[in-house]
Amino acid sequence: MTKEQVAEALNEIGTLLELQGENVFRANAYHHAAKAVLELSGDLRQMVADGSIRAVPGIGASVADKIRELVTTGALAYLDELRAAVPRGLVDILRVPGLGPKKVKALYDQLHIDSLEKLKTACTAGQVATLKGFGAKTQQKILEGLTLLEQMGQRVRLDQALALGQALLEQIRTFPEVVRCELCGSLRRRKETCADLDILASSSDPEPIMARFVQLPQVIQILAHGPSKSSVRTEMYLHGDKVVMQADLRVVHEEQYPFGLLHFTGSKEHNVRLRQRAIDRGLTLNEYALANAQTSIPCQNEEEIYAALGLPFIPPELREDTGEIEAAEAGTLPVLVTPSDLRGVFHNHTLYSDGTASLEAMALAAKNLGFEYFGVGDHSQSLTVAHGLPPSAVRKQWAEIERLNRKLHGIHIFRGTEVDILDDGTLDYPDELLAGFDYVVASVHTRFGLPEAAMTARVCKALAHPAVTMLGHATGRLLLRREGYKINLDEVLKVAAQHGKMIEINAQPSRLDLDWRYVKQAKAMGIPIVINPDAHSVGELAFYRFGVDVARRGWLTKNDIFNTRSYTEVKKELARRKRLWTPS
DNA sequence: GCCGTTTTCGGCCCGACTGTTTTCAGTCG
Repeated sequence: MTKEQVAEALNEIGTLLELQGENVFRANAYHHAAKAVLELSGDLRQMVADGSIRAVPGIGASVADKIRELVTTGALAYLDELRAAVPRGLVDILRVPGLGPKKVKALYDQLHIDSLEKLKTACTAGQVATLKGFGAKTQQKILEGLTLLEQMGQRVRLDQALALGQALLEQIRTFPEVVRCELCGSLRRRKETCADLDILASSSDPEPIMARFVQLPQVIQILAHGPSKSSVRTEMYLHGDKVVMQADLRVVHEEQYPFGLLHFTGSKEHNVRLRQRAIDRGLTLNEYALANAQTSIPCQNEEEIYAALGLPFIPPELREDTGEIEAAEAGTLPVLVTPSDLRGVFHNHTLYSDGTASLEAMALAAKNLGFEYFGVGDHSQSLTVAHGLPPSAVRKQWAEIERLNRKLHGIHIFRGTEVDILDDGTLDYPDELLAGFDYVVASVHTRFGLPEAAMTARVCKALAHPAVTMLGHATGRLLLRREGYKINLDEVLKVAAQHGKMIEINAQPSRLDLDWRYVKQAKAMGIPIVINPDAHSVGELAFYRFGVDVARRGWLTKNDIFNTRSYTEVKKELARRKRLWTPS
């Protein structure tokens, strides 16, 4: 069982306990443990075997036993009992906005509602409004929530959330009463997907802001409208996709703004740690102030709040309570990579395969972004759906690269390929052709359904091939659309480290693959990371910024990333790697 | 269920908004 599967099982226990009306702290302990498992850097099976799992904060004797049972048998008797005791449908009902565990339990206990269908029927019949603690408005809200649940998915990709969020932000900033205004929440932390938009503004006159906010053109429904906080449902069309998100706007006084910014940026877990830290110092921290019984400590910005808590500034991308507070205490926070640190990109497509722009146009666009080098990595021959290049086309492209490198100034084109990793782990070009590239990106595009062991062996075999420079999109996931293929990434990283191979952060916003959690792990193993836009058009070259977001969430500094190096350094390193390999 | 330089029991972050209530419980973030 993988970490993800174990974490899912623990989360399910937590949720089922809530639905049973158990003590919330007991239920939370399971959610907390699930998060701890998900963020383990070591091998779970090993940690269970040697007992070190017990030393992980949040995992006590009881949870450790359950993890052991899950890992060794693939099942958990306790979870099966809970599942038998709590109807499956209650978990679905919990997703309805406005319904929490208490209300779901009341609906089940009193009206035997155990499915979304039954809930809808009961609301329509007016039965729900008669329950104690419920009323006509609650019933109506549930009906609306049910409709919304059908209409929209739960989360939105970072790029789409950012576009919608910035559209709202720009309008709010024009309101005359607004002094400062920022996007907060998971968007500011640059999570790969966002559930909603958190916006914070400062003003001495919040009510007109609220009134204007709920009337913005993107607003399709008002969920709450108070004097200092409002929630609305917003929608926007982006490249043909309808994006629907809840947006929450909170207004605080100007002197409260830094505290609000910290609070609404989260994560919740990071905030809990900061609050605890404040308490340890005889202070209380909330969204308005840092204070003791007598007086509050004024802070102009987040830096000063952290300083008052004895910490250096922690960048939003790190605020997940995954060790950033300990690192801040120890003075070992990384100096995170920034977009301007990138000097070039390696994995891009042109008209030769499935791109929409010529090689020259792509190279010039890369130059315009300030890059010194542009690596072309068109598809290889077997990927016919993407017009993969047969060897003759590769040689033609090399000739054009030579011509362009003589013609263009300020940008160098590297000869690369995104070679397919075939079913058996061999590469889609013969060695003598591979030897002619400056570098090779190896990726899986077929047979996603292989069993985990076979897929892992396939990728590891390819990584061991001396021609391969870096692994492309490690799991093949498409965010909110397709799970990645089953693969043991711990093993893949181990083999990459062994053979000195690089791993790509594919910056396509629908991929963001390698996931930031594994980016952190790769860094710890000394594996060089490459940020690649996987651009299929001139405009998509800008995707590299989302890759930088992932890198930052994965604690990477400039030095951890290969394409922050200059053209000269990159050329030298690629040549060195080629000399290590003499094709047979 | 987890955790502990004043604790092995009694805490576990805290505030806004809503709806159903006459002072608060539930939900959400």
